[in-house]
Amino acid sequence: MPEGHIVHRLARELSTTFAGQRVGVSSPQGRFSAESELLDGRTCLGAEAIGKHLFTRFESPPFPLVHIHLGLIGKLRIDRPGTGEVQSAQTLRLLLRTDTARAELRGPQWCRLVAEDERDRVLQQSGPDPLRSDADSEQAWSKVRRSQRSIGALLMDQGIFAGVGNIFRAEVLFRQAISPFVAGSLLRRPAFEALWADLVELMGQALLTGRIDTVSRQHSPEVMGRAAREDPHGGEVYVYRRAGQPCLVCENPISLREMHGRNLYWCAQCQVGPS
DNA sequence: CCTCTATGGCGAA
DNA sequence: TCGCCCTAGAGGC
Repeated sequence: MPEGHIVHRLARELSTTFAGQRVGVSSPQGRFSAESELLDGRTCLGAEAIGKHLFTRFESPPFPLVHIHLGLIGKLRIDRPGTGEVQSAQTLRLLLRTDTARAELRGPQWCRLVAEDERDRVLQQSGPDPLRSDADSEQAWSKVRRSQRSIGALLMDQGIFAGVGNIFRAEVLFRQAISPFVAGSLLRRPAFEALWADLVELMGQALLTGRIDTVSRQHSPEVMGRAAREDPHGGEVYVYRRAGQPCLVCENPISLREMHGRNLYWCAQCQVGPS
């Protein structure tokens, strides 16, 4: 269940765990068996995240890369052998093993064995990723400023903002007091700059902690207390999945509407037109 | 047992 | 815009 920060954490963890090691590769489920055989016993060279795409590199020309996209429900768990509870092999798409570690992939949208050009294609087609040092926010701005689509839709477009998902979209728009329905072309440059800077901040923090916490520490103890209350997704947020509950800032009920098949949450009081 | 949902994205209409 | 793919956990009966 990943937004970009999870994928970046996985890339880092795969690298520290498997890089430089010979890795046993298999597909207990069978759906990645032929590919696994080509990789089994080869040396892992590390992993990289591009937005929500994960590439794990092996010393295995001409197809050195395992391209994983977790989609909505995929999970990749990395732990010590024997520590996790036993789960069904029926759903275990990919298993990486050394003597001291294992990685289990279940339910991915994609798991493919690819060549370098596929990684280059993904990098090319992705918008700037706030978690990558090579991100050029100008590329996002040049698309946003020319678009009639809403900023809520633009933030979910991986070709414009790579790695941003439904939670970061909702939260960054609340924090920037921008209505999700404002057209990109109506955003002023300073507002875009602030939006981008906030994405870098929020996603960077989430990369460090593994959670999405977006509630500013500047609020009163009373508000902080309400924010800290048990949240379904495990972080402290302003609007995500808080439909009908009072806004932490203005007390108005949080709104919910479906947008492109996804739930969009916002505060109609706090979030206004272009600034 | 069943149904619903979820931090995504594709391809057919 | 809709249906579909992938899986697990929650909740209803």
